Amino acid sequence: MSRRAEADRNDEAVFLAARDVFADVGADAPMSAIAARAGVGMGSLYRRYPSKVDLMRAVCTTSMERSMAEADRALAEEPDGWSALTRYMRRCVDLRVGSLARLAGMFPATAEMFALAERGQKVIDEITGRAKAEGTLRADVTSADIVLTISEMSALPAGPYRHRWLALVLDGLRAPGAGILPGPAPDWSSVRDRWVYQESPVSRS
Amino acid sequence: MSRRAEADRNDEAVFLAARDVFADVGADAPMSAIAARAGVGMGSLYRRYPSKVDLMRAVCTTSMERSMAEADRALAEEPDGWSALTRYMRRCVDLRVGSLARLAGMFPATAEMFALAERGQKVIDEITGRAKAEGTLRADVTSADIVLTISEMSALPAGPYRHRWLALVLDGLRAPGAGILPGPAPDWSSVRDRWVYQESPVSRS
DNA sequence: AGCGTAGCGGAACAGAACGCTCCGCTCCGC
DNA sequence: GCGGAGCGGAGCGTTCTGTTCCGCTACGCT
Repeated sequence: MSRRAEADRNDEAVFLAARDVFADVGADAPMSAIAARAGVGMGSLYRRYPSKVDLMRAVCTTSMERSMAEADRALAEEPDGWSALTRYMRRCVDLRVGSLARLAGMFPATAEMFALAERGQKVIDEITGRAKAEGTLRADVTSADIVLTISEMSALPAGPYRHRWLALVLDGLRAPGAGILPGPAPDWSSVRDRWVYQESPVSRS
Repeated sequence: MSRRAEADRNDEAVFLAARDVFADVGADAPMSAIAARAGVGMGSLYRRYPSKVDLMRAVCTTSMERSMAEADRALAEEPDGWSALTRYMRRCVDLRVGSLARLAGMFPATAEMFALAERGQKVIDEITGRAKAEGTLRADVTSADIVLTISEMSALPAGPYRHRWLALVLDGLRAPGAGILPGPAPDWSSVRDRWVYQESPVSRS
């Protein structure tokens, strides 16, 4: 394999490793664990991302972009809101967007990230709004519920159960006359507030 | 307040703090974070538990005992399997048994813990068996599904949404004709194997 | 009232862990 | 045959964390 091809393959391997390790162990995963998972040395890791924070940022923005692309595609290709929603959620679990939740608040977020998040919010609102209008998605959930659900589900350890569990939740999401959900409904601020700009990482207390 | 009363109150404060901090941040939460959360100095923490591993073990065994007591009570007091199951799950979320999942495999488990777990397995089997026999719990879930669900749910960060989310899952658990769940069903070994005895903590890679 | 001590908080220490740098090596492409 | 792009991983300095230790407080007994 050419040097260039190896580099390209390593680019993706590093991204996937970082995403999975962050999703599994959280923001304070050691860089060496990521390098090891990618099957790459520290040198190769640091040539791509000058610092750990850069890596985190890259994982977040790329994950956001990829999941948003899935949302757009689901909206464009699926015949109805429910199938768009389920397809989107399934893809997010595959994409391990739970890494976002594990990384939230652990490094200074950029303005670009907030802009990306805002666009994401719009498209998820669109999907859930459509499914609710159809009457296939229960009326007492919010789009923030959906985002929180996806986060948790894709933060689950790798294994055969993530999709099984998602299916369970989807059945709950569709349940028509099961009584209304208790407690206040989360709104977008519950999601966004995890990311408030900060000079230094939040303490772990 | 008498010295003795203060000590008693600190006992419980330390336990609750450790449970919540472990559930929130995971097994490598600093002891100082636990002391701070309990509103107690390091000295008071270490007088109660000679080492961090002792604390972890105590959190695990006490959580197991308390949750098992809830299971017994639900079984004894509730009129049917479904209400016993929902009550038990709700109480587990309150008890933050998700700390167990975050601690699993991070320290050598004792034989006592395995014995406790075995008893827990029996009573959960009993509850789910009853609910399934009634036809209120969907037939394609296993008791390991239930345990995994409880773990994840009570590992969610504190806040108003844990019970809301549990309600969502419960609706999915009850859904009658929603198609069968994808993938292999987890069994008890998926739960038990997290705890295999080991001389030193598992690496974080 | 005075004192012994149980219980407390937190500074300090030693060692482990981690981010990051650096360097010698490999092997593609000319 | 050679120049250098790209690689792996040992090592450095720092930060973090488990644990100890000590001086202090104030309850309760005499």
